[in-house]
Amino acid sequence: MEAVKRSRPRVSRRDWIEAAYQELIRAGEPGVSINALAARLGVTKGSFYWHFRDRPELLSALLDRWAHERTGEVLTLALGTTPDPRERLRRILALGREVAPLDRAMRLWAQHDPAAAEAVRHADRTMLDHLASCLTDLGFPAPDARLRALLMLRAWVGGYLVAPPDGPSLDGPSPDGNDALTDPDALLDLFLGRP
Amino acid sequence: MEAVKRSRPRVSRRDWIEAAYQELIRAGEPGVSINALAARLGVTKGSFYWHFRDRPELLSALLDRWAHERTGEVLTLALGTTPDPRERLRRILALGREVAPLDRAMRLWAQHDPAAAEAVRHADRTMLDHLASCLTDLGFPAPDARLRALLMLRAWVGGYLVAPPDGPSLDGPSPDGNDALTDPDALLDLFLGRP
DNA sequence: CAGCGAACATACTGCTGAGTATGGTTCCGT
DNA sequence: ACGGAACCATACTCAGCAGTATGTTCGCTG
Repeated sequence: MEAVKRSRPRVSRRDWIEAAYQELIRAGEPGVSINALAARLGVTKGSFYWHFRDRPELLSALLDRWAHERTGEVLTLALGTTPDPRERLRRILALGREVAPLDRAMRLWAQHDPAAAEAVRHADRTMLDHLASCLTDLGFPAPDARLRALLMLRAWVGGYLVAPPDGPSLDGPSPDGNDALTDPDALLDLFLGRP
Repeated sequence: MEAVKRSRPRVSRRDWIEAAYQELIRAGEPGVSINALAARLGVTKGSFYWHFRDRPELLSALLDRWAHERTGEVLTLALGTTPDPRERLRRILALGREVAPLDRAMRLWAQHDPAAAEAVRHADRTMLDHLASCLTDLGFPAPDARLRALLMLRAWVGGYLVAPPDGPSLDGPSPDGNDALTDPDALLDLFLGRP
C-alpha cells in the first residue's frame, strides 16, 4: 500500500489516455475526471495540463483510441478467413461480449456528445455492413439482410438498457445463471428464422 | 419576454413535479436542476425547499409519477378489449413511439441510480408479460414467447443507442424519410417469423 | 385591523471539478 | 558544470449547483 516514491513518477501522455480509457469503462464519461485520474496515476493536475490543453482534448484522444481499436477488431473479423457465415456471426457475438462495458460507455456518452455520437455512428456503419454481408451469404435478400442486421445490433445494445428479468416471474433456476440470451446459437436461431 | 409580475407566482408542489418531468424528458436526469426549474417556473429555490426536503425527494416523486403513468398506459393496453393479438402488438409499438423520449430518459437515468433501475425493471416486467401473452396467443410456445418478447423489447430500446444509418452507405432515398424500422407491420413480420 | 402562518425572495455557505499561474525538479546536451 | 527545456507540484481562481438561514409578502381568520 505504500506508494513508491522512487525517483520519477513521470507519466506520459499515453499513460493519461490509458488511465482515462479504464475509467471510461468503469464509470463512463462523467467518471473520467482530471483529479481522479491524477490520483490514480500518482501525480497531480499539473502533469495533465502539460500533456493536454484541456479536458475535451483528452476526450477527443479517447475517441481516436476507441476508433482505432474498433476498426482493428472488426478488421480481424473481416480478414479472418472463415467461409462459414454462421461462424462469422458467432465470432461477432463473442467479440460483443468482450467489448460490452466499453461499448456501453461509448453509447451512453454519445447520448450527449456529438463527437462521440459520430464515432459510434461510424463504427455502427461498418459493423452493420459486416453483419449484412454475413446475412446475404446465408441467403437473405439484400434489403432483408440490412434490416435484420440493424435489428440484431439494436437487440444487442438494447441489453445495456434492459435489465435481465431473472427471478421473480420466471422462477426456473438456470443452472449456470445465464439464460438463452447469452447463448450465441439460440440467438442466431431466433434471428435467422429457424434452420 | 416581460415577466408577468402579476401579484402571485405561487407555484404548487405538482407544478414543480410537472416542470421537472418536462425537463427530465428534455435533458435527462442531470438536466433537472433546482435553479433551472425555478427559472422556468418564475420563482426561486426558496419555493422548492418549501415543498421538498431535497433533490432526491423530487426525483423520487418523479419516479412515482412515471410509474403511475406507465401502469395506466399499460392498463389501457390490457383492458382494451381487442381479441386480435397482432393488433395489440401494433398498439404497443404505437404507444412506444409516444413515450420514447421519456422512456429513453428513464433508462439512461436507471444506469446510475438504483431506484430508477428498480422502477424501470418493474415496468419492463409487466410489459414483457403483456408482450409474451400476445405472442402465446399467436401460437408461440411459452418459453419461445418470453424469449421473443425480451428480444422485441431489447430491439426497441436499442434504438435509443443506435443512430439510424440513413444516408451514406445505403443511398436509396426513401420517399417519406422513414425506413421500415418505423413501420409496425414490417417489424412484426420480422419478429413473428414470416406470415 | 391585528396577526399568524403558508409561500416565496434574498443572500448566504459549502463543495466539487475545470482551468491557471508559478515555482521547483529532473534530465539532457554541449 | 551549466543552462534550458521537459515535467510536475503547489496553490490558487472561478463557475455551477445543492442546501441553509432569515427576511418579506400575501391571504386568511378572529
